[in-house]
Amino acid sequence: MAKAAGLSVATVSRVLNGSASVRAETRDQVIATMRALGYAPNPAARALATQRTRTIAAVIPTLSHSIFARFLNAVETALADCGYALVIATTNDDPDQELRRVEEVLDMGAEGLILSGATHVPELLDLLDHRQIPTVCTSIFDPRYQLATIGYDNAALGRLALRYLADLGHRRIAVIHGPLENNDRTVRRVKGVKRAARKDLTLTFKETGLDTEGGAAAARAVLAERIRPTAFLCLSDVLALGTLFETQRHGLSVPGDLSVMGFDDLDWAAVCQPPLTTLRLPTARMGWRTAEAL
Amino acid sequence: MAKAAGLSVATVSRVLNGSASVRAETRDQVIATMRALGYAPNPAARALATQRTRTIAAVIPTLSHSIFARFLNAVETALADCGYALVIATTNDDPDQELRRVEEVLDMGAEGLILSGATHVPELLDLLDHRQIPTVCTSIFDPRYQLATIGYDNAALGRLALRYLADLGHRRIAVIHGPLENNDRTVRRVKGVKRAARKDLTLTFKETGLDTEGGAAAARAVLAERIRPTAFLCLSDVLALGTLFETQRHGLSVPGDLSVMGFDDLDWAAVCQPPLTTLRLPTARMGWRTAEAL
DNA sequence: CTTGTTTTTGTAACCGGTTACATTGCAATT
DNA sequence: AATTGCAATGTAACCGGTTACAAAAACAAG
Repeated sequence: MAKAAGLSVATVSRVLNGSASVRAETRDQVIATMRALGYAPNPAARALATQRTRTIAAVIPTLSHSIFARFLNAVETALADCGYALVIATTNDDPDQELRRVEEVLDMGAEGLILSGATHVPELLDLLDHRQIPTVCTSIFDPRYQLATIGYDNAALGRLALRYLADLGHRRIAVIHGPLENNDRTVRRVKGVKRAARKDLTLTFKETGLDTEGGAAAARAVLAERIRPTAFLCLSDVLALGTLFETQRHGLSVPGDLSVMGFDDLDWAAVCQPPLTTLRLPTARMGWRTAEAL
Repeated sequence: MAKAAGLSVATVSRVLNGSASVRAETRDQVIATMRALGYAPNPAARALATQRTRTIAAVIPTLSHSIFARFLNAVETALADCGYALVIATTNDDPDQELRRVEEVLDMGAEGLILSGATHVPELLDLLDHRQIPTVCTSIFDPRYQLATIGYDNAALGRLALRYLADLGHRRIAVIHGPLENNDRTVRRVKGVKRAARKDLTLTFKETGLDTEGGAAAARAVLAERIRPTAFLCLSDVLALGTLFETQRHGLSVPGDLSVMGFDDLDWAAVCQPPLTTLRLPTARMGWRTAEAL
């Protein structure tokens, strides 16, 4: 307690909070003493008195995928500008783990919550509803969902991507995507693709691990079949990269023999050789809007 | 306050903390009432009373580089197992911003701190020393540094990489690396490479932006020169990927005409076509050890 | 030199838990 | 029946700030 400096707690508190009614002289003295003592106010006490923690929590599947990492990077930056701190918890796409993690971060004092997708256990929704925690679900956009959503319409993206390839004349297309279980982003993209399918299109769907290795494996499987597709539609850029490598390994030229289309806008898509068509996802803007919404 | 349930605050608190001396019957009643009321203990009050926040902060350059994202993913997982939460702040490799961010997270109640590298402003070191915050600096290893370090010896890695290429018979090597300013990881790698230089080796150093585009640009510049190197040593995998694409764009075969060597172990290195030699960095283990140390 | 205003500072009651210590209840012991 | 011991619960003092309100100081006007 810096009131060892001859002043009262109230005055110190006023200085700390920049209250106007403190004589400049007094303020200076408080600040000087604070510095001399290396005093730092106790955050817990302040949070208790003000009922604010200035903390937002993000509970996401993983930080290992750059789409989330880049998104949170933007969120963190935007949040920091508003004086909020960001705490992060990962779920590995497991709804039960998500519930536990949310309970943890809430018990830690998070005032707002960032989730991913729209697949959540009912207990979680009840909890958020009951505790009245401002929440936004990201990576999706669905105005009918009960929580606020900020992101893109994954189904529309899937439709768009398929149409694009179809318009280029492709008729046999292999769609490579990550695990569907508990991952509504992927589920919706696949659904969008299927909905855009026409009778004259032959689509093959390959589910695989969501990493470069997975993309390569899926491509290998597809290329081993008797009738090869003329295009790969990869529902994530890491898959596209793996597919691309695998295609080259087979001595096929891209986009001469085969086209590869990606998704997600990893930064290498722009300089990729051969050029990769990819749908860009506005991670930064999404981060900004998310922070703003909370 | 759940003592509306006929019990006293102390009893409720004991139930909350799993104290032994509570009759099972009483405990059940408390729990039932808690659930009925949807009561959740106030984290700030608890933190104030116990003087513990169970929060660790990581103040790192950025989340956008997967090396940090993957590292923190491991840290978060390890921390969660110990009941700690992870708050993240980014600095963009700016030491002054790092100081501010550290002050913020400390004022938020972080009990431990994870930094990156060994370039920190003196005020920061004073602050940590004065407040006695357990701190570990990651991505480097330097037993002589005043703070604990967990990571790899970047200089040794640089030396190792150059020797590897030299042993393969390469004599003209272009070294592509990210910005040196405020980034001691890169500085140390470059230093390690230079220290391993021999008279019979011709080294060219190219500093560029730390992304795929930067790698491509640097490679383009190198390839435009009259005398081309026989190998690229990229001090980061994102640079290696850009270099690889650019090399292919020039119609050069890798590793036939030119070798490309990477660094950092991004996940695509394993399936890359052509194969990319890369030094693997143990992010996961580093994360685990970091959490353990705190 | 009062008296009325306006600043500036101090006092004390919160915020909602934890925990040392006091108290109560009940069974076992004498 | 009175005493003792132990387990279960309650009481109240903290933790370290914020803030409404009271008190004191400073200043202006009469």
